[in-house]
Amino acid sequence: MTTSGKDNSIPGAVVSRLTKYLTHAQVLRGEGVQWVSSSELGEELGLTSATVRKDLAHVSVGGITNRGYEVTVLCDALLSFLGVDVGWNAIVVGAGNLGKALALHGELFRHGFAICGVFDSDGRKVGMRVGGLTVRPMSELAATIHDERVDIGVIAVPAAAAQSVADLLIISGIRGLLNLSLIHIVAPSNVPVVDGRLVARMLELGHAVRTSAARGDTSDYRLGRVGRSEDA
Amino acid sequence: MTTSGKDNSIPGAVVSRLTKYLTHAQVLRGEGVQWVSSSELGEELGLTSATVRKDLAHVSVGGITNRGYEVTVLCDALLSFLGVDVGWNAIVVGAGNLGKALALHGELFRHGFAICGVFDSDGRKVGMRVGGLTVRPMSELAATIHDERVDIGVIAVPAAAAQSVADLLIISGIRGLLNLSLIHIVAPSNVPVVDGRLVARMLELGHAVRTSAARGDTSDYRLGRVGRSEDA
DNA sequence: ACTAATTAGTGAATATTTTCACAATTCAAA
DNA sequence: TTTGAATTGTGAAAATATTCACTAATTAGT
Ligand SMILES: NC(=O)c1ccc[n+]([C@@H]2O[C@H](COP(=O)([O-])OP(=O)(O)OC[C@H]3O[C@@H](n4cnc5c(N)ncnc54)[C@H](O)[C@@H]3O)[C@@H](O)[C@H]2O)c1
Ligand SMILES: NC(=O)c1ccc[n+]([C@@H]2O[C@H](COP(=O)([O-])OP(=O)(O)OC[C@H]3O[C@@H](n4cnc5c(N)ncnc54)[C@H](O)[C@@H]3O)[C@@H](O)[C@H]2O)c1
Repeated sequence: MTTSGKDNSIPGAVVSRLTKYLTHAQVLRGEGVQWVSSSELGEELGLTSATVRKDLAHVSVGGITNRGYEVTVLCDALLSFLGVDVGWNAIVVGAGNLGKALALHGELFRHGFAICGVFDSDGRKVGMRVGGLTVRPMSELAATIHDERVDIGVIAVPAAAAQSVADLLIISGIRGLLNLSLIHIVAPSNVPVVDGRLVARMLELGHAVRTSAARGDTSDYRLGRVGRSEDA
Repeated sequence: MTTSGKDNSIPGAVVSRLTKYLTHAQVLRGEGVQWVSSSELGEELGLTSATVRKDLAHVSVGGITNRGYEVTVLCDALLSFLGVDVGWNAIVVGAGNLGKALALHGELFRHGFAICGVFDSDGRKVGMRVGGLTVRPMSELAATIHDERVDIGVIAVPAAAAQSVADLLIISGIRGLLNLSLIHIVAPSNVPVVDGRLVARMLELGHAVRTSAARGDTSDYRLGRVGRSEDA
């Protein structure tokens, strides 16, 4: 029982929303806001207050009746629940544009992911500097995962190479994969795979734009932080 | 009625899965496979065959009873349904590591998204080449959206600037936004916003790894393309 | 202290999504 | 042509997820 002792089988959709609460709570903390209620969180994020309360009930964060949730407590509880406080070691395979961008991305480190290696099969890329790291050859990958206790592998290679890179990471003992390639990766059930799905997201957006246009949506909109639909 | 005339109110989860069917069907087409059944698709993607059939019923693609779906027909129907055949004009705001990676990413173009501009507020970045494009100043953004009929804006600026960039894109007439920043963007209901959520995805992965370890998952796994759990 | 207002927490009610299960259909092969 | 195996498409059932609505608690103000 690291944190709550009852985090078993939480639906993925809830975990996904928890990350939204976290980032929003962090913004509020940055603004010096001390308390936030379930209805405020819900309105800001387009959810009902009941959903927010049910979701936060999974996390060990006690709201206070007439105030809501204390922002710093909420941040800490979510950070802890999501494992940010413990931290992960991650490596990136594929030192292309996206792989380099991720390796250099400070937000990841700030959310508990220490990128401790970048690997590439292309000899011309090996030796290149990426921030504080040097691109290493694939031959060193297995040993690194073992020696540096790497938890997570980021797959940033072309689709054609993605499954074989995944296989290599898996047999080397990786514990989870972020797949940035387009294709579906198959992995054993003890190695969770999460897809980046950036291109899929764009396709979803295209579809949303089209159906929005078909409906003839319009709205009087005041710029900036305005409530969603009901109420304000 | 652009394509089917009945694409109204399809759940986002279905659209999301349709993109998976598309990418997998494209792989199959590349391999020269001619037919695919709902059970094969489902097994490969970790879904039940009934879900696949129900999903594909939303798209105008007729399966054939004893064969399944014809791969090329399936690809075309999904491409058409998702608007790839019509195509979109997109711009990227923020010529940082991620913005440049996206602008250079061929898969996007191949999926109907023509990146027709990259913008940045930093004078030192303006004028830089990104592939075939030149980074332009923010002052040209509004006119570009109008003149080049830009549909989609990609927000690739730091979180602190994301909402104000979104506001600028919205008042300039953008039709949809891909938000790569961490924060939640508020927009009018006629401008759909889809989040990239790369950092959130990593957090979800961390959580999955932890709960997987807590469950003590193990599995005898044969590398490569192996069935999921039931059957093979 | 009392009162009015606010809000977390939660069981019950809805709504949505997924899965089951089977009739109808098609194909291949005998 | 007939038979048998395979597979779609789809109502109905089951499982999940969300929202409602109410209780109990807490605070601020008087
Ligand atoms: N660039 C983007 O914005 C973007 C967006 C969404 C998805 N993706 C996906 O992310 C992946 C990487 O994209 P990118 O733009 O960085 O591509 P890239 O071509 O710039 O980089 C790919 C890198 O992988 C390396 N590589 C190839 N095969 C390898 C192997 N077997 N082992 C190790 N390294 C190998 C190459 O040498 C290269 O450095 C691709 O699958 C792409 O579809 C990219
Ligand atoms: N790099 C990654 O892998 C990654 C992953 C996930 C999310 N993100 C997010 O994507 C966004 C961009 O990331 P990045 O790594 O490219 O950052 P970056 O710092 O490399 O680039 C940001 C760019 O935005 C420009 N910019 C800043 N304010 C602007 C404004 N008001 N108008 C126009 N341009 C402006 C800057 O000049 C800079 O060129 C960030 O919000 C980041 O959190 C990045």
